[in-house]
Amino acid sequence: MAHSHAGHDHVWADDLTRNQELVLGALAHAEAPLSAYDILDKLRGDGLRAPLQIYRALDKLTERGLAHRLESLNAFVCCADAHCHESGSIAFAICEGCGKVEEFAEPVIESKLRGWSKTSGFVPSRMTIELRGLCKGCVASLPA
Amino acid sequence: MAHSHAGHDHVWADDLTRNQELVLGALAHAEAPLSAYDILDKLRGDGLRAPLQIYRALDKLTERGLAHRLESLNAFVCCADAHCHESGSIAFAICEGCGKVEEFAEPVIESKLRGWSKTSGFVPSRMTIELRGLCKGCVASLPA
DNA sequence: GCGTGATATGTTATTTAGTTACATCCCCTG
DNA sequence: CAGGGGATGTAACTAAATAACATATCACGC
Repeated sequence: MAHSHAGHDHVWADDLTRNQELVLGALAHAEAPLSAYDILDKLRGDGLRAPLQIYRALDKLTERGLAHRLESLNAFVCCADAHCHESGSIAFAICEGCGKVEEFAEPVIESKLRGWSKTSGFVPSRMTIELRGLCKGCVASLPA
Repeated sequence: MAHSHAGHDHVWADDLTRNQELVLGALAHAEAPLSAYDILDKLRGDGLRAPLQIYRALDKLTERGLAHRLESLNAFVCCADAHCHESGSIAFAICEGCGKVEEFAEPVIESKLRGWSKTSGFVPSRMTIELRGLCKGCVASLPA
């Protein structure tokens, strides 16, 4: 089962190294974001031992847009959208109830940010947009 | 109004505790964001010894909008805009050259994010918008 | 095949960031 | 003056990320 995936399929790049594949796999099977140490714990059985092994893989994966880092969580998710790297900036909605993350693109936001950058002479290299709150499901099941 | 200011002075709330004042002061005098441990180092002379003392003060300060946390940096800045807490969400442009941070508000962005939230049933409690890149000055002095 | 440079790996130790747990102190109010 | 809430102080700890160094792997030119 090297490549395909039940349900939602991912862009499995064919040239990932073993460690990168393991890390991406761990993220892909997780319901919620994982910290580097969470990933490490899941992969001890596969022979990974040190944080650095995870961080190195994560660096490559995020570079290529196959995974994303959630800054406000110090954690990582598998990219949910095959085309996200084409659409430039991505936003995340992080549920503080169930921990799940939704990834979405709002082109207008990106263009507004680029607009601000242009007028202030700032040259952006990376954009982070994260919402914290409660997802639909968690709001519904709130303590009445 | 009660706490107004000249020049680049701050909105000094009149009811800060000693530790909160020290921490806010440290941030206010810094050119760039400071980590909690940076702040601690600056305040050892004032009798502060433990990280927790800093974190507690920072919690209160960020709660009140007098300081902001930069998620992508694990660091803090003094709020630059007396009215930022009125305008809801704030965005930051972080220069990777000189380390300085610009704080700006883009109401359209906030409303777009609220729009997305509404349609997806997400109830946001906090929004993080951070740009990384190079400020005007640093771009200008780039290695030709 | 052989050298060589770029990239990926493995391992240990260390630094940086943030929290838990617990005791104390100060002030306000009844 | 009792008792509660908030701020403080201190030590020990967990979590996140990096430094430094040693090997291995692979592609490429010769």
